[in-house]
Amino acid sequence: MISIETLKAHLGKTVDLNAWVTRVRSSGKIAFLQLRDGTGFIQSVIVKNEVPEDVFALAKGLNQETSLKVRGEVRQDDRSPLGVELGIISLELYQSPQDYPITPKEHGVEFLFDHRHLHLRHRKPWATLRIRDELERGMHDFFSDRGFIRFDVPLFMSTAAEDTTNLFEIDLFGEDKAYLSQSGQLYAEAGAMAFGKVYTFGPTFRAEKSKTRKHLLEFWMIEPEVAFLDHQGNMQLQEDMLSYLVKRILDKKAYELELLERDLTKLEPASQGKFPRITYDHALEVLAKKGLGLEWGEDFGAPHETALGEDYDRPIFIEAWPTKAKAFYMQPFENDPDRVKCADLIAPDGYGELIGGSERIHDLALLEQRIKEHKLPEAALKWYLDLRRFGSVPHSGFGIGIERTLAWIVGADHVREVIPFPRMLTRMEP
RNA sequence: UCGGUGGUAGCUCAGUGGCAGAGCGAUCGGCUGUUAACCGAUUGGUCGUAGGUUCGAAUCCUACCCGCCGAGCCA
Repeated sequence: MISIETLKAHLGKTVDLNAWVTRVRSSGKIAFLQLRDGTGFIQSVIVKNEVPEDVFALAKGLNQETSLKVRGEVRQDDRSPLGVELGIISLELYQSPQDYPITPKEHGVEFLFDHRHLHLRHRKPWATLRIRDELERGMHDFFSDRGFIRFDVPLFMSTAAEDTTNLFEIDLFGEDKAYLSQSGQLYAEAGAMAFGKVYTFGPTFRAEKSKTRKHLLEFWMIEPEVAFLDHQGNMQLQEDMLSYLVKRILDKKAYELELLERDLTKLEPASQGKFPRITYDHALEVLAKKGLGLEWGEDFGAPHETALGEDYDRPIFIEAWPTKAKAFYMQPFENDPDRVKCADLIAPDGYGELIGGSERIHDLALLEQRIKEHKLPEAALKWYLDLRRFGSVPHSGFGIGIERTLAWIVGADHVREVIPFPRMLTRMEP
């Protein structure tokens, strides 16, 4: 038994293949079976006078998504887009389906996501999720190669890490409440003080009633955290990581990107690194010239991010944000307490913020003051303050959203396309 | 939550006051190189739901339900 992925290596040989039929076209004496096996797609040919009559009759009548085992000869054929095709000798059915819902025809978004469990089999979701696997594997490799420890964090929380977003509330046997995690960062900081360099990898939850192409209720995030790393080093780490990932996907997932008809010239610059770095103050000036003026201290909206990104061919850092616009744990500049050592990484083409990162406050007194200013629950953060009490060091980290990053890489219309089963306001099934 | 837009055959849609339609799919037949194949036939309906106006409503009115797009918030 071989796979489509390795078919070319068996040129001229007779092979067995477990597969599904995606499409049948037949003439009176020749039929073409489009096959997929999970590793790829291939066309097979069956000719009436080369096989027993019943085999040909069976083949030309196969329905979409029939599961079968075929035996055939791998042969070169310039008329096939892949260069090789399979000349069928015999076939054996596992199951013959009726009325497969996803026909070779345009379908609407709602219909396709109602049938997401089946849609995954089709070319575009298949290619997208293969690239997702490569992206995640690349992240693990990147951090592992640099001496990071993967550090798993809890998903149940007693309170919010930041005071900004809404949390999903969990009923604890009617006696108490917990919340689903919106970030593992505070725990990652504990990890960094124990292991030096750590990263978290897992799902995270935001109870925002957001209905845009950049939002899911449940999404996946990687949050690296590094002891003794400063703001500049943090940005460099982010740039190294993202350019590595883009390069790796361009190298290893060319076929999938081609299926998705991704314009590779939109990705190649990012694989070279050298992400532009502009300050928040400078960004305000640029935005003002584009007719998108903001007051100093205001956060950017989607139109602002898109407008800033359009001047560059790769992601850009916006750094040194107003202290009052950002989270409580961010380290201010020594000579400018109104601005913090943080950066958002904005993707090109309106895909929005891929990464938010910062140097963290390591001074106990300042952190205590910020917790009071933000009216955060001090008791629940007592352990977090211990990290500053016992051997505190400058440290930095960031969080990168996998779906947004992948949506940008594959050129998806919406983040729901880049996760197997999206969870949104209007979708909990399948 | 706000603004916009939509809901008609399995799917994608047309029909805007007068017999419920097309393409695709499916089924059957034809065709030896097809790529969303092609040709012929057959099949196909709670017009989102409820109420109202009218001789007559998919079409006009009211309310509600469910999507989609955008905004805010964020990754």
